[in-house]
Amino acid sequence: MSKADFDAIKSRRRSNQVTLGQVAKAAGVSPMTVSRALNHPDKVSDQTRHNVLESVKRLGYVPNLVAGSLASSRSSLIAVIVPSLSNSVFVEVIKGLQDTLENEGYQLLLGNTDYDLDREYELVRTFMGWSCSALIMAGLRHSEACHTLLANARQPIMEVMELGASLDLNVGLDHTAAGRCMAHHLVDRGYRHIVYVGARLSDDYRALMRYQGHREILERSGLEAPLVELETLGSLEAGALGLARVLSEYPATQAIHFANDDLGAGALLAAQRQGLRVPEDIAIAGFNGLALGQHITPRLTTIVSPRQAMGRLAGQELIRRLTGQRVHRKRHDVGFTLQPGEST
Amino acid sequence: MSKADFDAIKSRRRSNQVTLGQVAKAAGVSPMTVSRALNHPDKVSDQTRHNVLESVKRLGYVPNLVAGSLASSRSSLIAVIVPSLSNSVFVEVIKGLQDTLENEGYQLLLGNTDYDLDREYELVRTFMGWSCSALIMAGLRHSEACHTLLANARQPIMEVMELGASLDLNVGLDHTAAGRCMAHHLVDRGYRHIVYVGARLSDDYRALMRYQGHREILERSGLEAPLVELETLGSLEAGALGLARVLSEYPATQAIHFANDDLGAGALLAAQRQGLRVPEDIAIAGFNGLALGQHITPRLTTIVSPRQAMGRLAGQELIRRLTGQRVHRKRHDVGFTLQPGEST
DNA sequence: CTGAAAGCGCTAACAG
DNA sequence: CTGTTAGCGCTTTCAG
Repeated sequence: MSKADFDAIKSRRRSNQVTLGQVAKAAGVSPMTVSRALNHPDKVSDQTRHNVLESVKRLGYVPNLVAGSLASSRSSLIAVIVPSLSNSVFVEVIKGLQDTLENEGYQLLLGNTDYDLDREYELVRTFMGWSCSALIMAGLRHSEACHTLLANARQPIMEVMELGASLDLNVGLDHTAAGRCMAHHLVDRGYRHIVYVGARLSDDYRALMRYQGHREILERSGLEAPLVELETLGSLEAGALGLARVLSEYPATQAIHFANDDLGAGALLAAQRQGLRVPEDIAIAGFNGLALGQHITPRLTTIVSPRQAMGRLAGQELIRRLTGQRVHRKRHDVGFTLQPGEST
Repeated sequence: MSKADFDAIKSRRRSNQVTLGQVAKAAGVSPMTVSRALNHPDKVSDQTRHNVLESVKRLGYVPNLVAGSLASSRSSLIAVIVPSLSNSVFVEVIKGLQDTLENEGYQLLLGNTDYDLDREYELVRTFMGWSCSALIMAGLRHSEACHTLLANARQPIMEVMELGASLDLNVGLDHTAAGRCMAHHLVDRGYRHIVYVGARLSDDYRALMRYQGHREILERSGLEAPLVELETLGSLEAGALGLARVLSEYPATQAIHFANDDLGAGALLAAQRQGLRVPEDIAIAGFNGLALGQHITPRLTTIVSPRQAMGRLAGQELIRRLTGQRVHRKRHDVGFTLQPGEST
């Protein structure tokens, strides 16, 4: 039995992974030098670095990031917490984040709250336990416990999607204004009987904010602002259902303002199947600016939100912060654009 | 200056986070007991557990998972590596995985290869450094270096999407058979001039496998099997482009077999905008069974792949393995279903 | 530019 | 059921 074998048995090591120490021995240097060669290549002589890298490759060494992270109390992990992956909006934001953060050497820890604030709290707690370099959350609304946790966190917190009183960094858009914008458009087009259709508005409070903006404008014009609330979050299916409910509950309706494009497009396609003319019989508008809406005929009137750009900007601002650069503003409004189609 | 303050200065601790030791002191027990109370509540007396939990809450203790992971050489991290988030197929698989794995207390580390095998290798290496409990990868095709790494990994490897010679666990479907199935359908419907349209087939080799199945059937029927390859992966936009290219390059075409539903739906909607009748002027088929295809008129003929179910099954099988249960089979065929619409 | 010592915060293993 | 001891594999710190 070799000494190495003996040591392996004597020690508590469960994994037979190659360690930094073994690389060091193979390269004839100290562990510290290997660490430097790998993490701060410029702080080591060319010759040494070459030897070390050679040994690393030969032994198939894979650095133990857990150990590194514990020792340095830093990690290349960034937590991303979203309420859902079913809504493509969040997926696109994640994509934007990934674009910027993966290139900078960070890994994304993904959490899904399913619109449950208690679940969100648990995720934040868990992710903080991983010493994440930053926490990215969709939305500004958190449970009390979660808020406390976040407020005392040492790492930067980025809240995306909407704008408002954020804990730290904030990239998003003004959903109330977006709601107002679309309502204005509909009123300007001459519609008087306008229904807003959303889903689970107590959960999806950004859609609720848009409704509030919508109602504000309608009431200012002396119009009613009826609301139809669905059970299922955005899907084509739900949109068809929303259309049916509006037609039966508010038969005089001329235009429907849907909380998002999935619902809007679903309603538009359903209307066509039923032989309804859009916008003559019923006008339809959505929110988000998904590709789908621009490929159907008539094109869906919508408000384009720069989702992926939002993710990218959030990622970039976080990088600035993490690399110690000056962060000019904590809050970034990415804006939105009304995109009129032929559906209104 | 209190003793605690003095210790804090003397020690190397950078974070002022509450530690398990402090909780132990507050609860009047040893650190080990706190650890047990938290991780194996049943191995501790009710009274002790109560005291400990009380102190945990009072001090706002957040367990350091990095330290725990290093000490136990296990982690509640599971790596998920996909080639893209733009393709909703992967998003749905991730959703299925999340459904099962988050409930079991695992966190997902998400990596995106962007269809680059070298990038995949880097991600696998990094994720192995985090001592992930398992690695989930989309696809069976890896670089040589990556294959070596995976083959020597101690944690379970789950390869999803397609079926074949897997490293370890495998959940997916037979894409060649799916290609054959759709080709059969088209030939049976009487089409003789059929074009297959895919995008970046050298990257998206599952689409390539479907093409191979498609070609096999067409050639067996004495038909040509022309291929049109696009630059951009599945999108409605690209589908419209695909249609245009087919019409100009193969004017006699009667039916188009698209590599996925995004392309198919995009082409279908574009055809309608151009006043082409579907399927009379041009028949269109897709793959995946996305909701969109079933909401447009005519409904898109497609093959439904159980994406979310695939993710869930993969998650469940992994859990079985991780909890030491007997894994009956390493390979699971989730199958597919031809869903004829009116577009063919 | 390189090395030695001293932990990071937690848990496995053993002992009581 | 609870405590003691000895690390996990790496990096910080400080000294050369």
